[in-house]
Amino acid sequence: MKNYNHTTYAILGILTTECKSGYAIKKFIDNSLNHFWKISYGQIYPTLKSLVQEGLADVYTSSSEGKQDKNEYHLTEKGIDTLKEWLGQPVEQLPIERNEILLKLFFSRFQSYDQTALLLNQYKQRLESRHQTYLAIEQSIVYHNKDDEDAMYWLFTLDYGKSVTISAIEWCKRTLGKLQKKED
Amino acid sequence: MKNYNHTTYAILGILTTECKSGYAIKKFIDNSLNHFWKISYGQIYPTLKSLVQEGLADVYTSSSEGKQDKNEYHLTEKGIDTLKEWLGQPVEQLPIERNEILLKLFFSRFQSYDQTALLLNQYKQRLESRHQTYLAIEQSIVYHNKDDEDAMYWLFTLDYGKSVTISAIEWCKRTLGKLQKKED
DNA sequence: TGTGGCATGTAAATGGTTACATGATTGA
DNA sequence: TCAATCATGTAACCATTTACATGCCACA
Repeated sequence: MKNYNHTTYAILGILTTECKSGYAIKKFIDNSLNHFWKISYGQIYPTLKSLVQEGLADVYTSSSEGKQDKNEYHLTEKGIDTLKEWLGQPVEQLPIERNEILLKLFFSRFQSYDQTALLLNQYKQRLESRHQTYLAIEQSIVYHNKDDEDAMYWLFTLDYGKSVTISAIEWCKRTLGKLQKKED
Repeated sequence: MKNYNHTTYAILGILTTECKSGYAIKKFIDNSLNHFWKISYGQIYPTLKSLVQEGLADVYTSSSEGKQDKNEYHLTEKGIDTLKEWLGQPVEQLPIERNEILLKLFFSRFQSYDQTALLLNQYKQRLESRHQTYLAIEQSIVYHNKDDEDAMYWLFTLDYGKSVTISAIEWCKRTLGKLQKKED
């Protein structure tokens, strides 16, 4: 079976939900996948086109006179099979996330302790606000999708985000403490 | 002051260590920055060239007759200033790490519990081996660079890697447990 | 004599973002 | 009537990887 890129699989997956248009897909990503995946329109529309070309989806265009075109994409059998096949494949390798704060910290002997502490504090604040966002999303999933088959898996990914974020916040605090000690 | 891309700053930073050639830079990245940054030769050599063009570094080429060229790059005053200036700037936004396992998990209702559990277990193993690698690097830093000014900051970034990895491993275990419960 | 590490580089392809362009619909 | 949101799309640009090309040197 042919291999596609990650963006293609992400969109195949989203098309299994009630989101069927490029615009809806973008919304869905921004609302639900935002903590571990993002895609721009510049990828979405071309990818949707290629899905149709590859026979992974059909498109239904509602072009009433005068009105704007709206495209609805629906997975074909082949599309579903392709998605399932990808889901079954093991994850090749751990992502090496490029982390700007770590890169800066790595070379921070060229900075004052104060400056470095400021950097870490700003970072910590962002992590905290991200954590708040996760909590809010979690509430909304629990509230709206109690019976949803998907909900369990969505909560799993959120749980990951929460745990890792908390762990990073703890690291910030710890590291700030060590810097403080050095300063004395 | 002009803005450069992250790769440029990473290389500026590495040029402050004893690594002065494209080859040495690549080694350094693979050994020390590997858990949060990686760069290929396809970026390194062109970037080094552009550093010289921009006046951020000087290049000294040892081209003895018959022998192969070896290039040594040294930061200029302007290069150091540019690096310091970047270090002082706050990190714009948290990285959204694209995480393939989370993407798969998100759509895992199309998979059997067994398949999903297998996926998570494989992932957990990779995390565990990564954690082992971190411990080994830590040992080697502590052993070789006890007095090094840089060592503290290097250990900070490693500590981040270790914490976040452990947190992810815990999440794997927890999530596997929840799946197990569902299966009963 | 051949293998692995040292050493430098480029071209093509891929992946992705940003900025732009266009226009309809909805509700205040 | 104005602003926000709905809706689709493209072109240029930027970043990055991969595959390729070359050749030295040390040492077994």
